[in-house]
Amino acid sequence: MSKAAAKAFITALAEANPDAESELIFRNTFELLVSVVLSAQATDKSVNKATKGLFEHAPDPKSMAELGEAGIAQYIKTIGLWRAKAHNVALLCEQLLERHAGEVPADRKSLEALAGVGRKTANVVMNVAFGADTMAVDTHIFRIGNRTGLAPGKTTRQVEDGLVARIPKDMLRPAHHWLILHGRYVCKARAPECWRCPATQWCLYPDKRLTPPRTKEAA
DNA sequence: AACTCGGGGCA
DNA sequence: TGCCCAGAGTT
Repeated sequence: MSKAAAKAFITALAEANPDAESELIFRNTFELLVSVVLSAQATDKSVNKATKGLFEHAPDPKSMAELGEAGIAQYIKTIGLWRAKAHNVALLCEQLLERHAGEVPADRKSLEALAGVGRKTANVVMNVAFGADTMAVDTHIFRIGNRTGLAPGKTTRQVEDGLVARIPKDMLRPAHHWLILHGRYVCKARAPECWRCPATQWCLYPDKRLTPPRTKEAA
C-alpha cells in the first residue's frame, strides 16, 4: 500500500471512531506498563478485571513491590500465564525502584531490560505514554497489516517497520488505538465485518463480507 | 525461526 | 470443543 493510501486508510478509521480510546484501563504510565505486561495472550477485558483490584491496592511501584509475587498473584489468577506474570511484575517493580527511582523509563533499551517487557510492550509505552515514533504490533495489527496490505510481513518486525514507514509520524499514536480497536470489533480474526469497515477500498483481503448476515430480528 | 507457557472468553 | 487473546523468554 502506498503512503498516500495508508494515510487515507488511517484517516478513514479515525473518522469512523472519533472518540476511540484504549480498551485497557490505566490512570498513569506505571499502570499502562503493568497492564500491557499482563496483557500477553490475554484479552483486554480479563486484564481490566484483574488490574482493578491490583491497582486499587498497589497504585505505584513501591507498594506493588511490597505486595510481592504472591500478593500480586492473588489478584491476577483469573488470567492466563498468571504465575510467570506475577513473578515478572514483582521483579519489574523492584527494577523500577532500583534502576529508575520508581519512574517508568522513556527509552527502548531501559524498557526492554525490565522483567516481562519485550519489544511490543516497550513500543506501546513509548508510543502511548511518550509520543515516540513507534508502532506496537499485536495480533490485531499484524492481521490488519497483512490482510489489507497496509504493512505486509511474515514477522512482527516487518509489519512494524512497514507501519512506521507508511503512516505519517503525527498519526502514529492515534493510529495505534484505531488499528487495535478496528481489529477487535471489525477486522476480526474470524468473521470480519467488512460492511462496517470504512477502508475496504484499499483492502486486499480476498474474502471480504460487504453485506451483513441476515439477522433474526427483522428490525 | 520455532517452541513453550496457560487460563479465560466466546461461538 | 476449537479458536483466539493489546507476547516474552528460551532453545
